[in-house]
Amino acid sequence: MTKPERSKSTARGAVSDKREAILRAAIAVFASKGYFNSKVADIASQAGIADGTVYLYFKSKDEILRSIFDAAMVEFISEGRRELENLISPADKIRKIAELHLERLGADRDLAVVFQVELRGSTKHMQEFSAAGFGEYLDIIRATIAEGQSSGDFRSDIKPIVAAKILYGSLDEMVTNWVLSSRQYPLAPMANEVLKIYFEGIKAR
Amino acid sequence: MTKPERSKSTARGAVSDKREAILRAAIAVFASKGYFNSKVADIASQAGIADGTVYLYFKSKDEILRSIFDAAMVEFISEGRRELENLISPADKIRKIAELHLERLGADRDLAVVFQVELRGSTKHMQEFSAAGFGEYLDIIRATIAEGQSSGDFRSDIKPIVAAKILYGSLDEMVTNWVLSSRQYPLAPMANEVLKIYFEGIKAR
Amino acid sequence: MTKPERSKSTARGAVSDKREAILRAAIAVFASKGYFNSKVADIASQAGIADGTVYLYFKSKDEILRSIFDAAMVEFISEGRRELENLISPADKIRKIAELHLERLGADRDLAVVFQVELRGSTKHMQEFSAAGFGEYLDIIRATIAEGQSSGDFRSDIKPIVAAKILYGSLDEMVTNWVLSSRQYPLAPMANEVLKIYFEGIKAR
Amino acid sequence: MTKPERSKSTARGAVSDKREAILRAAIAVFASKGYFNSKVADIASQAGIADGTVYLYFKSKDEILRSIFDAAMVEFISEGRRELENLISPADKIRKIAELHLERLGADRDLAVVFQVELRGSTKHMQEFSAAGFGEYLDIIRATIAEGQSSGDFRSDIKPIVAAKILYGSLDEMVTNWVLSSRQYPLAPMANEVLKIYFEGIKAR
DNA sequence: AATGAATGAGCATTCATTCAT
DNA sequence: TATGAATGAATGCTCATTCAT
Repeated sequence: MTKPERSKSTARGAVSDKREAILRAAIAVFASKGYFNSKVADIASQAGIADGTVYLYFKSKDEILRSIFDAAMVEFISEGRRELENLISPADKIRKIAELHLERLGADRDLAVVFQVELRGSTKHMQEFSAAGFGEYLDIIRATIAEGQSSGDFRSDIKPIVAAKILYGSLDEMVTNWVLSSRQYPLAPMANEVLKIYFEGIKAR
Repeated sequence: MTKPERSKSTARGAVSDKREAILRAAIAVFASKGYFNSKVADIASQAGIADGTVYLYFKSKDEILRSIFDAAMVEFISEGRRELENLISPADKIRKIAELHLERLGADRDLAVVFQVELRGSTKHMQEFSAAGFGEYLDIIRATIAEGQSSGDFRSDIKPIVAAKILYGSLDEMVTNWVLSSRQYPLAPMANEVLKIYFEGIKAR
Repeated sequence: MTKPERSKSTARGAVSDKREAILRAAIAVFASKGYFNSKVADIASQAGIADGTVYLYFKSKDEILRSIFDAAMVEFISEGRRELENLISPADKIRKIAELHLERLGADRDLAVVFQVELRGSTKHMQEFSAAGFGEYLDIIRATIAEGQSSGDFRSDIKPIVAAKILYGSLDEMVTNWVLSSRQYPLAPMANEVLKIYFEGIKAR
Repeated sequence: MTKPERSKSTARGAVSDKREAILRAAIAVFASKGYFNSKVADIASQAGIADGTVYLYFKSKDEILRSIFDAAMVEFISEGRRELENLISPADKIRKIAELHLERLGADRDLAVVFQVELRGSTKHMQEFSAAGFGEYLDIIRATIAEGQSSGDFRSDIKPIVAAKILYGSLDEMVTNWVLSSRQYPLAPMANEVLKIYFEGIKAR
């Protein structure tokens, strides 16, 4: 609140802001044309800066893509952990995960497009790509399922990792369909549709 | 067995063979480096032909990719329909669909890689891409679910299209994990794992 | 003289011709603007071909420069050895070396410019540059001086390598002056001017 | 010692110092990577200042190179004239010139590298480059030779300018070899080696 | 004077596609 | 049909220079 603080935060904010602006611009551009069809000049222009400026904040075009994934993954997971902290029941946790997944991506269509369209190619072909985030995410689901098995809420005759992949795959497919669809509809409500089936599939009887 | 006949059949066979060879080569090359990182020259070289020859069979690089998808989709669906013809019970049909899906892709890893990695980008960004095949595939599942609801085998309180997407998404995730995994394991057995959960999720009680 | 022969030589000639044309074009362009100020597009345009064609014959811009040096060095040295073969007296050999040096470069001004202007930078800063040719050239002179000392024609109280460098440096300076001069004068006659002094400097008394 | 005085002298000294620092930094950087491979940012960093500061002292990158040549030439020549003043005999003068030439460059390897490697290119291709200094230097040698001819010390049957170029070329070659050599040896003693031959070449008999 | 973030012109290289043979 | 040499448009990235602070 003092002058120095504001000044400092402004200065830092400036750097951060421009980096952020480039990432936002890149998400928009990648979403609309795909990573390989996007030119660095498109990103710069969308961000309202000169081409060369991009390289003051990122070492290369693919570092931009990587940064998009990394930043989103980190926030995605940390927000997820935070939200799950207060929940006790494994079923509630699973519900929360599904809701967060679709709310988050449903709230940022461009980011969703980039994730659904580019992530696999990057994971498979991009050198040194940190798929770590994704593995961590899947593991949170797996652990929650295992927890539900221990507590007697979920069936014990299924492999937690398989159940986790099924949930993830189901949610992912909702997102993909939403992303590829020309119709505009809210994504978040699909969580309940998925869970209505999923819970029956995994609950103990 | 006359000369003209042989010549004709040879000629046709040759055309078909070379076209096929190019597609096989492209699948291998795309699988190993990704569509955008693959050069037409790589494909030609892998197919054992000259660069220019590729253009006698395909109009452009992306037509090759399109052809890979189309050909696989057509065969996939026609084989699916043929196999489903003899089955009565909706549950048996669903099981057959799941098994075929994983058997087919599990039997051709390169093709699976190309599908999992490139399909979304093509659907989203490739001009005039015929996602028709995919829609048809999903619709077969949807119709089968609806059939099961009518017959009283499956729950009536779920939307068939949602249930269809969940099955597709689950299978798709199994394939993606298999494709991205460095470990080598058989994909087909995952069908049963998925169905063990899925059937509980959709069956009428 | 037969058809195949002509055809073959034509085919080979074509490749060789284009490579040669690129080298000639590059020599002209480098001579007029310097290596670093020359664009590959300039070379292509000067050679009457498309930009990309350059890369069918050379891997990079600096490989072109290297090739210019290598080709000239090889021919320079092999011609030198051939001409020296028939000469007995060390003094005659030295004279022939000086004459060839200036005749050769005096006959191809662009090549001379490139050599005088770019060679040192390349030797010093270009990775993996084969200065071998130059060392070999200097060694031929050194050996001839040593020979003259053995025969009693040249002074024994001087180091052959120093005498060799002095001759080379003197000739090199004549070329440099000629190359940088705006006046047009024949270079070859300078050989005699140099030798008039040089021989007095090294002859035995 | 008053404040204003100190401040003024400091200010002037500072200006001069910083300009000097930039030149020293540039010499080091150019010597190690060559003019065209050096970035202005490298020079600034080597000088311990910001990139932009370079432009407060020099109008452009090539003005820096020009300044290096000019400053060195001016000092080289003025020191040469000063040293020659007290000498009478043309032979002594020639000896002094040769000694100074090699001592000077031998004492500053980086400067020598820049001179040997970049000077020709600059003379040939750099717009408005003042080769004046070099011409003046050569003329001093020429005049001294002519003087020696008048005095009867040197042969009259040779052109002074040729004899001058031979001396210059010989010394230049010693420097070039020293600069390109990976071995470390003192350069100055080569003066005597050169003169041992050169004097015999030009002296009157 | 000093800074260093921003600029944007410039360029080597790649590669899908064509076409003469 | 088949070839593969030739094309030339396209683009990621660099870096000398500027200028607001």
